[in-house]
Amino acid sequence: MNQEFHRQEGNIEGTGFLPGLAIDTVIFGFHDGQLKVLLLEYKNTGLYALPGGFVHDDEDVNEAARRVLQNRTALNNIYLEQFYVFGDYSRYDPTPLKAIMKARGYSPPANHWLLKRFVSVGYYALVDFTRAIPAPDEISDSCNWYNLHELPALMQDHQQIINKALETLQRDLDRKLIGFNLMTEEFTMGDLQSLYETILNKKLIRAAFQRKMLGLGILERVAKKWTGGAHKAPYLYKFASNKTMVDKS
Amino acid sequence: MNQEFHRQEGNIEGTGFLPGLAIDTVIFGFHDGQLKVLLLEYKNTGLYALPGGFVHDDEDVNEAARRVLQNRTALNNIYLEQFYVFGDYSRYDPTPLKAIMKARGYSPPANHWLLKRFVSVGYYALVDFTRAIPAPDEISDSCNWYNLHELPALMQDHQQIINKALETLQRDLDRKLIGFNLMTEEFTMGDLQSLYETILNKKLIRAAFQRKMLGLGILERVAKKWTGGAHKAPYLYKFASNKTMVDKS
DNA sequence: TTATTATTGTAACATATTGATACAATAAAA
DNA sequence: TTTTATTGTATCAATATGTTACAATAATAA
Repeated sequence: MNQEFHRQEGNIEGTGFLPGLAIDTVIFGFHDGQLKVLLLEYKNTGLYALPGGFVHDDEDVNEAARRVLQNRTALNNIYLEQFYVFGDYSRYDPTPLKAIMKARGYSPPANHWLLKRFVSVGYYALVDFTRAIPAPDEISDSCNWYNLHELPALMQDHQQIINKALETLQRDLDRKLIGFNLMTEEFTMGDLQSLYETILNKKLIRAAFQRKMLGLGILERVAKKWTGGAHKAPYLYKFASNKTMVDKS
Repeated sequence: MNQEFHRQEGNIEGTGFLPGLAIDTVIFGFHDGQLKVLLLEYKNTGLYALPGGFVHDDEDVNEAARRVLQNRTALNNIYLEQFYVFGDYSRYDPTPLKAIMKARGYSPPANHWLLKRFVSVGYYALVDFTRAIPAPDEISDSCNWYNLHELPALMQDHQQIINKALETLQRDLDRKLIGFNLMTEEFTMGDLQSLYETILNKKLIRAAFQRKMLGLGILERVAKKWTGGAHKAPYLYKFASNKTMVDKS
């Protein structure tokens, strides 16, 4: 929940936004056999946080999440799913936001709307690491990928949000065909298995995995991939029915 | 989202509550082979709605949901799960609430907090029909069970909320052992199968169902049930490990 | 008492799914 | 040409699920 700050800093009442409601998005990517998460780093504060934002008072909540996502990744048509509302009272802690504003040379009044209690709607997104172009917002130094298991200390309860997002992703993985959203356009069976193994955090049986994936009838063989290794070249596959890749909610 | 009205009607600013945030709970029961839902009927308006409420500004959102549930059913320790946030702008329609207040002889000012846009957190609960004691709130004529497939016209998007709750329940049904929360203390295998069939809206194979349920190792045979029918008496079962019945979130 | 009837509990077999092993095919390097 | 590692797939084993069948009852009727 950290966007449009610039314009909203002076907007003490939070006019034009739904009060007390934030959006936090866990944007997953996959690269080099590792799950990645997009994080923002705030200027002069050392604070890391999930990309997020607020909801315009004439905007759907899901629409706001899509806007945030699009602003951080420069991608549209992305798989995005709402997964949980974080609404514990214990989340309420204005210190980090105060620090962020202070670091920008702004001393907010105590009743500034951003310093009040917020409830946050959690979303997770699955993006093609190679196509996303991480872009910081006005109050951030950087927007970068971090290995899921090597994250810096995060603001507020953002680590918990990520944990819950991962749990949800694990549950959803074989129920829907969403894993493909994390792949590049073309990939080998090994790539795909590596993705599944990383998400589920367990080894899978190669033969059974391949049989199952091919049995789904959604993979199209594109070409062979000469890796330069001293062995048979694997096939490159493409996800056939891109209809089901994206879930516009 | 219709509770504590009495006290809040005069509270034009909504002091003490999180602004713009409501809770709606789909309370499922099961009786006579039918899924039931608890609905409130508002006084003098003909409006039906899901039990709901607002969140105190020093209260967890999940806690508020539990409070609402407890107030409507006089039960605690109930299976309750948050399942979706309804945040479309198109939900925004102050007419029903205005009608409810008018029916109570109160003409709210246009800027009354209850007439503003609300985002609603959806919860579903699974209760033992025979133990719940439906209780209306101050602004309702009645709080009663309705057959899921014979519901009256509902306020706002409450029908959609129920639809989504049912979808979630169907998905969660075999992933977790939550079906038992809808059963009475003791039940026959036929009862349980009927519950599953009703929720999933499809016939199940008797032999396979029984085998699977017994294979879970969580059913305890209690006694036999003499139904008075001209046939073998079925066993009564009890859910053994009541640890997993309740999910306190 | 003794059939008759409907329903339950479970065995038995068929089919489908997944786990485990094996092996031929094959790029590149030795 | 041989060696090496990896891929694609066949084969069989183990498990899970679908299907049929049937003995074991409670009540009822004869």
